[in-house]
Amino acid sequence: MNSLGTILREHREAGGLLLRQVAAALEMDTALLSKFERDERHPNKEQVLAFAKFYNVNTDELLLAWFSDKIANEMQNEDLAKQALKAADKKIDFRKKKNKK
Amino acid sequence: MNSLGTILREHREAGGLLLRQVAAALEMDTALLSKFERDERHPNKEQVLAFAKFYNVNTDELLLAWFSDKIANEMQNEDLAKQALKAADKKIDFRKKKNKK
DNA sequence: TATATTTGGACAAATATTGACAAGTCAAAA
DNA sequence: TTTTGACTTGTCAATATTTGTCCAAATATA
Repeated sequence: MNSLGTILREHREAGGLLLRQVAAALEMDTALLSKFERDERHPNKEQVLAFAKFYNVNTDELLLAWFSDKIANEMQNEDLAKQALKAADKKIDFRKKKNKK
Repeated sequence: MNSLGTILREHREAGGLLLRQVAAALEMDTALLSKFERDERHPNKEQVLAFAKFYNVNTDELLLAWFSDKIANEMQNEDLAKQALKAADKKIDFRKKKNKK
């Protein structure tokens, strides 16, 4: 259950790459990449896809981490968090049914 | 599994109240209240609490709807939605453990 | 020590969201 | 058919939130 940032950092270090190098390859500021890896800034979907491509990892692995980070962050410090997740889950089902019509 | 807007509308209609009347009581624009009830605008937490007080309903009922709406909206049109909810659930647990230390 | 890498902080830029107001629709009453 | 009342829609300025950049400070490495 790692955050996207942690995953990104792992992949970079596994390749023995510097922030500078990855940042250059993806045309982004080194400081920004550093923030992404420490979950201090959150990349958008396109950027996540670019990371997946660059590190040659499964897209869904990164997107899943990205999504769940987003949700978990939103719920932070809220007692009702877990109940709300269940309720959201049901709401998603309901909408899927509606869309099928 | 109703949206917050739907719940608000139900409570208002159950009381036989007009948008105008509720809006006046809560000191908000009638059009805005209308949008809240149709989930076109999303009230903030304070406003949700005010609704709960005004309609004399359980605070958690409204907050839960409010939260889960937020999450479900965020996930809209995303295949990984349900997996992400599970992952977020685990991430929340993990953070709780960390905070206990 | 000197150099390279990474991080922190402040701020501008880009995005997103809200709330207010005017104008609109619709149905029912006059 | 005109008017009235309830609600909705569209627009836009104000606010809020988030990102991305720059540079300095901190940390690591040779």
